[in-house]
Amino acid sequence: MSIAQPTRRRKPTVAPKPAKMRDRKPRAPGRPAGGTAEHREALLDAARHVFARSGFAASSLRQIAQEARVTPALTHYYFNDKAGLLSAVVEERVAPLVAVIAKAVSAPGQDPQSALRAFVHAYTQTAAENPWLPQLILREVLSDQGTLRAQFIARFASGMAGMLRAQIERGQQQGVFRRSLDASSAVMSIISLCIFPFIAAPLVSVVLGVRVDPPRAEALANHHLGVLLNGFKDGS
Amino acid sequence: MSIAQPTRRRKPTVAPKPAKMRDRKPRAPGRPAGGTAEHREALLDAARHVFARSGFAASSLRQIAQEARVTPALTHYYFNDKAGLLSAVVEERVAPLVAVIAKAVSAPGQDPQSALRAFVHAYTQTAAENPWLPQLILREVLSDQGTLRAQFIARFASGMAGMLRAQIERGQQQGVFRRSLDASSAVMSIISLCIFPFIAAPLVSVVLGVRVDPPRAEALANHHLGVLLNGFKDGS
DNA sequence: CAGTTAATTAATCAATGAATTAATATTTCG
DNA sequence: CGAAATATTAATTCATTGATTAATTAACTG
Repeated sequence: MSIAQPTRRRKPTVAPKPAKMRDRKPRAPGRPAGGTAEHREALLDAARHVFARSGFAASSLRQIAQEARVTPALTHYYFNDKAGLLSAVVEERVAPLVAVIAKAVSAPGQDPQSALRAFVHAYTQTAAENPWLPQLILREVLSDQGTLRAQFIARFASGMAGMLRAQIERGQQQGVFRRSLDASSAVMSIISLCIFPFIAAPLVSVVLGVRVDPPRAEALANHHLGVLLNGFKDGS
Repeated sequence: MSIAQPTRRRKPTVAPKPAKMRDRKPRAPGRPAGGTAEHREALLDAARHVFARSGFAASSLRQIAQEARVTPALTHYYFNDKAGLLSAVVEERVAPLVAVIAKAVSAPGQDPQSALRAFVHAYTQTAAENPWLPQLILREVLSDQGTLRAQFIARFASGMAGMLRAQIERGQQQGVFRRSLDASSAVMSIISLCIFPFIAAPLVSVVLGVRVDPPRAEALANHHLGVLLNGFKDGS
């Protein structure tokens, strides 16, 4: 290392590269010819997958950019930060999916069992169609230090858990669920059964031979409902 | 000896540090006075926690060393590699705990329901006493790219899943579990209910107010058994 | 067309990571 | 005691990361 040369890059006085042969590089700098920027979308999709696969901290912007077929500098252009990229993923990719599930459960005029059925079916179908979603939740919500935890709880989890709990208690008053059931634990069991198969998909597929792809989502949801509705009923 | 060679080992061109004042450093190099190395154990404990908290890829040896109150170079001395450190954690910290659970389930002469009870109680108690274990499984077994997945499946998961499945099928033949139940899905449900509350502990504690510490392990296991045994029973 | 704005890459920096080596201090054992 | 083995840190190397800037090219606007 040549010492004492700070090689600062602010001053434009430094002579640029005099001749540059660029013939094999796939894309030259400059605004591209075609329609406007769908590269932003590509970055969001790549980020969603890489974050889900490796976790936020272990994902590198280079890796995401490579998967999106762009340069890392583009993430700075569009999202400024790595954190900004994550926020954008949540806003534009996660939130819409959660909204669908919430809507199914909050449909008015349902008895407790129907509400439970609606939740299980809606969640199972969404998760089967978007396998990256449970993986991302696993990585960034469930894990300690997860970057999305506070945000996710405040925005999605609290409301949903409250609604499920209210339905359980209503069911107990109506006598369709047993009184000895602890409502909070029951909600936890619902969520456990629904979420776990998807976050453990690669494991259950290998060890148990249970597939959780969209064609089997219906059967999976029905199995869960069988266990839950019977398990919550008044014991014989 | 005191050779005046100023610690260069590759590049002789760099001027060495002329004077070095070391007076406030907490510990000087050299073998410590006290008894022999319990620093190895400290490193294993720190690594187990940091890996569980942040995942293998996102954990730095500096961080682990700092938590163990030693220098990063010690990890190289004892474990050679970051991978070697992980292996040691599995061998010396994970395996003994799993052995306890496997022993409880494989006790001979149990009817299917007793075996299920034994598994749920053993797992729940172990997980409650060692919260880092489910977190580590979450990070490195369930996640795609998890470093321990193949190893964990081959060594622990396959055997346990097979045993549980056999018990379910035996219960179906004896008429205590309903015939319409899919055995593989049932095993998945058992595992889901047992594992999820612990990997989601920080979440369920905040959102549902359900604590999963050792004092409540018993109650938690009983709740799960209530749901499972009723949920698997022949519907009314 | 000319000037401005939008989109993109190349190049690079400072910070951090894992891994390694050399030096140093203590214990143990012949 | 003295020599070898053991345990530890300091210092350093090379790769990688997130972030930033300047240059470059296309599209839009008047």
